[in-house]
Amino acid sequence: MLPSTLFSRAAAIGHGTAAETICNALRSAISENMLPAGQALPQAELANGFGVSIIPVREALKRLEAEGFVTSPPNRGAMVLGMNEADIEEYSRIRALLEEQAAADGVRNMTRVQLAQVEDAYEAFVEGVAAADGQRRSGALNRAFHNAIYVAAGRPRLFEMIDDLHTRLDRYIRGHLVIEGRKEVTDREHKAILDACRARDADLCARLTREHILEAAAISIEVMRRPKKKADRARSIRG
Amino acid sequence: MLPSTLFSRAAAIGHGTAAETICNALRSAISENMLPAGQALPQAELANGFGVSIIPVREALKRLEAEGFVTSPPNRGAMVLGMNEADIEEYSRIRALLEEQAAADGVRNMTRVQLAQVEDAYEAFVEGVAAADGQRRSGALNRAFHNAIYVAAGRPRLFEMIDDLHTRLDRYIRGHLVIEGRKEVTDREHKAILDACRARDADLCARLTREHILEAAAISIEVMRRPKKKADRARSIRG
DNA sequence: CTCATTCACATCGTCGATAATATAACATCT
DNA sequence: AGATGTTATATTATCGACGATGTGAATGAG
Repeated sequence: MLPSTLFSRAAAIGHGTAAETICNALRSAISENMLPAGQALPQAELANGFGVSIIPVREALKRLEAEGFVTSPPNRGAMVLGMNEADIEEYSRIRALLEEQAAADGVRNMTRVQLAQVEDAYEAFVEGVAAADGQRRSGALNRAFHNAIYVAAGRPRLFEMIDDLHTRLDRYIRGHLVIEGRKEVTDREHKAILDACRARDADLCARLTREHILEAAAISIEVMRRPKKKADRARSIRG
Repeated sequence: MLPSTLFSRAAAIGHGTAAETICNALRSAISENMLPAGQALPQAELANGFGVSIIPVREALKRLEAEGFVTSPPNRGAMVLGMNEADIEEYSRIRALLEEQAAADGVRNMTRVQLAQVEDAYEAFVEGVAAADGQRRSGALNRAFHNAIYVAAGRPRLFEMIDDLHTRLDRYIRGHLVIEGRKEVTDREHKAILDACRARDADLCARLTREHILEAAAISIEVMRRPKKKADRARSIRG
């Protein structure tokens, strides 16, 4: 059964074609872990929930399949695609490679106003995670900080690929800030990256960015392994 | 008007759903430069040509849109998406980054049989381009040689991304071997890369791979600029 | 009791037809 | 004449219905 919250946000996005709206709603739902890996996505149910026919649903699923969020074997129905540890690690290493490059080029080409925007994004992150709903917004704020550096690189295609990768990995790395003590570490690392931007040290910024990403990935994988017990317990309670 | 050769190959692929068949036919047609950038893709005409209704055509186009081969603004029809020089250069640099990594990891993890496969692929390329239809097959053979190294890296996701990038760039870099004297240079570079594999020198192989890609990209961009005159002349003759 | 076979069911894939939207050609007004 | 509003047309986006395909339960044989 699909969560009812999935359908409510479709009305809010409302723009463009129905297929587009559904595609975006599903993508963000998957990306935000509202739909777990393996979740079945029956066309009829989706069509009913969104109040449309199955045609736009099919097109949305086709697109999401191409983007790597769902798989839909012919005649067997679509389901949310999950990653295993190896995938997460591999994608994270690719992210490290690309973002390292974007960070270096970003620092090299950064104007004064762009540096100011990076500083603003840094402040926004610090204040944001300290706020009441900080846990929920921390992901977006973290992303905004790094993106502020990458846009300075002036590489729209590289930026796109980084953004895509981040969207695909989000549901796995989301929440790695919640772990005790991580907030301070992340803050320290962001500060170091910001200082590297100020000092116009492209190589340092690249190296710090790389380590920042690989560390976050390692922690996320570790966290992913840990709560297995809780799931098993929940299942044994239910069964 | 769409080229009639486009539709003939659909029957050959035949497997799976109609949408899939059409998607593959269009992708390879675009990738092989049969459909130039800016070419309009009217749903009705495609449906007629492939002998199906417009529904599978729409789904194929949606997928190709996600993959970056076509754009389809709402209610305005799909067209083949083209890249400008900046895009080609940017994507080529990303390719260099990723393939450099894949080459290094490939050499580090390469087994004896994998090395033998790389050697076979090298031989196949040399013999293939010398053959009668060498010009047509050179792209696939070149790709097979490099891929033989990358598979040894044991990184399926990285491999996927490299393959996707190559497919998207193919129509622009295809034919850069045709230029006078390039065949020998490419052969020499491949030989050097192969020797680096034999010597298990990962860093050297990575560096050579990087240079190989960036050089090919630079040449392709240069070629892309050159024949502008011919196009202008053709236009002036027609007008 | 286990395994293979058959058949009914559920879901997906495709079709023809209709509604919605953008492009253009045209008439109208200043 | 130039700009603007309007209609005609072509194309896309969507719908409801039908046919195709895979899944799982019931049945029978070994």
